[in-house]
Amino acid sequence: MGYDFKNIEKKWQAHWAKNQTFKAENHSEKPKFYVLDMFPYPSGAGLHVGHPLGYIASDIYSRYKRHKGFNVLHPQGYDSFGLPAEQYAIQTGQHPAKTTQENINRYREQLDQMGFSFDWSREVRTSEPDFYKWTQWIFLLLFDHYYCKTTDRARPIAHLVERFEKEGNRAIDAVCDTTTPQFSVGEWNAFSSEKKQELLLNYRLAYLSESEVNWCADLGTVLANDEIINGVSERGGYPVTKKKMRQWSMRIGAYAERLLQGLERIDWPESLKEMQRNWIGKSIGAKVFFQIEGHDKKIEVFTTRPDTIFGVTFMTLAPELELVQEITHSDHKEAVDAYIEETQKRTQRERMADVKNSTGVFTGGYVLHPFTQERIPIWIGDYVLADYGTGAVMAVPCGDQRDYDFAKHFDIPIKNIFKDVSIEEEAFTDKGTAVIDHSDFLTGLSYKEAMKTVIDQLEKQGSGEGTINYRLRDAIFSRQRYWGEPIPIYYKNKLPQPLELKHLPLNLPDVEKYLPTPEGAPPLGNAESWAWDTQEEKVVDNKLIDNKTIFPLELNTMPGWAGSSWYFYRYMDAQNTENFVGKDAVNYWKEVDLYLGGIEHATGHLLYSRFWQKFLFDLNLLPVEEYAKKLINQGMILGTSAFIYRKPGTQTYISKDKLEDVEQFEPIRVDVNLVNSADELDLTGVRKWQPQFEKADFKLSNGVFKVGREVEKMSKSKYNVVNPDEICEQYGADTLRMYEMFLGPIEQAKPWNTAGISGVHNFLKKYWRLFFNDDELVVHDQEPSKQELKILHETIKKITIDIENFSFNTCISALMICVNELTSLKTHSKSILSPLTLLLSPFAPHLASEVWSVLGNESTIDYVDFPIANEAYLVEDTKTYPVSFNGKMRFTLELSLDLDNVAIQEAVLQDSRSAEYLGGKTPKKWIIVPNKIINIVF
RNA sequence: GCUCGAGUGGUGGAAUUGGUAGACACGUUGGACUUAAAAUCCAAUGACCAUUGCGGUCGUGCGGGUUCAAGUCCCGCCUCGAGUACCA
Repeated sequence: MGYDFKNIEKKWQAHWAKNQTFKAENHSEKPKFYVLDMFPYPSGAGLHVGHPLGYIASDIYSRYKRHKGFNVLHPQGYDSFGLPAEQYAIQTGQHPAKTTQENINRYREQLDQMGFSFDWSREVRTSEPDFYKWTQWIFLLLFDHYYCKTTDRARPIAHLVERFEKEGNRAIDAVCDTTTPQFSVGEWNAFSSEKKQELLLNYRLAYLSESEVNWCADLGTVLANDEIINGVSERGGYPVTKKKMRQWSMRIGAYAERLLQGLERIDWPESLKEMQRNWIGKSIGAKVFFQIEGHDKKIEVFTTRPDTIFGVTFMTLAPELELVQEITHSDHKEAVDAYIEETQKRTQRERMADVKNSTGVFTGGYVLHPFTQERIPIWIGDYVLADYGTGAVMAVPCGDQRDYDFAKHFDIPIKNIFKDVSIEEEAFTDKGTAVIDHSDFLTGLSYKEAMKTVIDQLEKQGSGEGTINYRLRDAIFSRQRYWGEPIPIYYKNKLPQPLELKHLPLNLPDVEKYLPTPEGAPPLGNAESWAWDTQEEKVVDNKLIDNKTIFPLELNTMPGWAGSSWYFYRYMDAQNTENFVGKDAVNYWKEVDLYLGGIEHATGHLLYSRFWQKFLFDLNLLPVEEYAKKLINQGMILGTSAFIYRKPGTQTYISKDKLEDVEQFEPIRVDVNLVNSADELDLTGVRKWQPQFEKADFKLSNGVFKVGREVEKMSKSKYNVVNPDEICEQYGADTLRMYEMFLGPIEQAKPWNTAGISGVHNFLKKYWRLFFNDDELVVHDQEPSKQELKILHETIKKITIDIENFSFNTCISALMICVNELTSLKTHSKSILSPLTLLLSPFAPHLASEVWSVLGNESTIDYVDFPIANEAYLVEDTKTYPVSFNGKMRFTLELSLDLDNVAIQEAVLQDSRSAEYLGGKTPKKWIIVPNKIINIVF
């Protein structure tokens, strides 16, 4: 019979479910520990072997922490709003809620069969009204707050209005749109209420504005910067163009500095922090104002090199700037307009593709140099981005390669302001060695000195100031989608009006069609009941809209990252109907102690959630400013795709090992499940799999057909998905869990490959045989030998250290060594096997639970204290000590100890090279003071 | 281009952070048990030379350096991976 994993696993999973073994309490004498997984999007393909990697790791740690006496919160839920369900709905007409529910059921089944210790009583789903009620509420809070730079925190918009009424906006240091006009108290009070509302949008943290957005026509929606990879949409790879639209945005830029500073305080992978730092992109420089000739306006530029200001020979504006129209001379208008039109047509990808070619036109306008009053021509060019800095640059061709290329291309003069440097071939960009020349009061200064001097001078004459700029852009928050959180806003005279908390949730309405309306409005435009009755305070039929008491509701929905930006707090108090999370619960759990998830969320979810955290912290709704103390990125498990090679234009396929020139053949993917571990294709299977192969001619080699292999991301469309189900069926969940951990370090990406799974499975069988010989229990109560105790305690020590370091692969090696040694010693002593079973418990919980109960323990293993290594058992008969000699060198000695007397019997110099250094002499006597040799006598 | 990370047997990967490189596992080879297979167990397994014995030489991407001692530290390259990309 042996190790019957099927029955064991079924039995314990049922036990845990029935007894709610892993239900966490919000009050406990024990110290708390919160282990969080990034919750999955329930896709139609089900879980593949890559998903559980992080879940297994977090589960091991959670179980370990329970054994260590912590009150562990380890919840799970679903990020259940999203694009695939909606696209499926468009194709089939099925309501996304239905397919989402089906997918969740399947996910749950798969998760359950792996024996995770989740507290399912706290499950959350972002698409449930009970949950998105609070997402909508947070949106309303963001709408109702602005960022005060003086106190460096978010404050109520009402407070801002109060100040406007007293002092206008000149002296108020608040984060706002760059286009915000200045107004006095009198002006403010004289504004109409509409005008006031319009102006306040410039300050709100969730705001509506006309802005350039990334429009993806194929998906029919706008995308955030992090949803675009290499100029095409992350999902589907469709082209993206710039388009002006009135959209909701989040003023994340207000938190740029705090998001940057906060990274110093959290234990997250350095590479991830670096990505966030780059994404935030802090640069220190100066604003400089250039007076436009014959105009009362000034052009404001941002530069990181104000020290090169005397090298300016032209100005370049982004073509999208409104100012361009004002400064363009009539005789250049035609060329300018043509150029603007052309750039707008180009997709982001096309623009990126020809970075090398400078394009642009002269506007006919000039600005005046702030120090020399020289006339400087104004150009426009699409190498200048409208949404970075001020959308205008002072071009210094001698000190910036792009300006240099532009100047060369259009034959604009280049002024050299660097001492002893040639700029014949390229610009000189090295700040470190630069000495400024031909620059009036800056001549002879280094970069550092010149920076300070010029900024002082600019500030003195009011034509500029030192400033800091961030690359981080405000995040577009509107999506033209159906399957997302409705934005709780209605429109009165085209101005957004918030609903109130008591009106939430604003439920997602039913629609006939999930596509945009014929007029191009988002899918919610298809809803019949989507108007707000301000008297009745409820959603009513669109037909009733009179714009007096009944108004249209917002048609856009929120992006995928809305719900995931705060879900981890909901787990603390998932049932709370009064609050997004109860005060007691949040004060008890405080923050996530360990967060596990993929690095792909570095500049998306993991940045947005930190932003919301800081905002909610400012409002005293949350106790900490960073929500995840420690974060680990598990590496992706990759698929190994299989290819067969077709002779072009035929139905003839050639076995891989007979191919002479792979280039001559078309590679075609086949399902990896039809290929065995020797890369041989199951021909009968493949003929049945797809009709195109039914009558195909397969040219074998030595009686078999070999496929080619390539490692890539695991995905349904690449036919390389391996489901955990079959592995569980064949080897059991414990084997799967241990094998995934045994593959290598968790942070590392690796291709899936079942070749070594038998090793782990054999280990579990071997473990079983320590307890059973056939079906007879062979465990006895005899005292263990010194040797057995030593093996056990070495293993305890190693496992404890390695679990704490998340080095689970080496834990498993240690367990294997231990079991091998105990097997060869024929150990069946209960006092060895009991603690050993505890060590195994986090990794193979089913098997550990089973043998634990077989040993006659009343309680289950889950909360039993983890064993502690006893140093007394670790004294070795030979021990290696590092020692110092002459206070300078280090070498190692091996000492033989008599265990009973703890006396040194013999010492052997271990390293021959060290012996050589000692003159080839063998020491006669070692003088030893507490484990350290301090003198050697020859 | 810039930023970060990684290169160790046939394979996945260890190496107490400067101290016997290759733990553990897969694979391969040989053996035991068996009518046979499966399962299990034992042995060998970095390369080369020697193998009648001991053993010896070379080995952590490449080239230098520091050190009694380098996979580990320093300098210069090469290759691969990830992120980002006209950021002024």
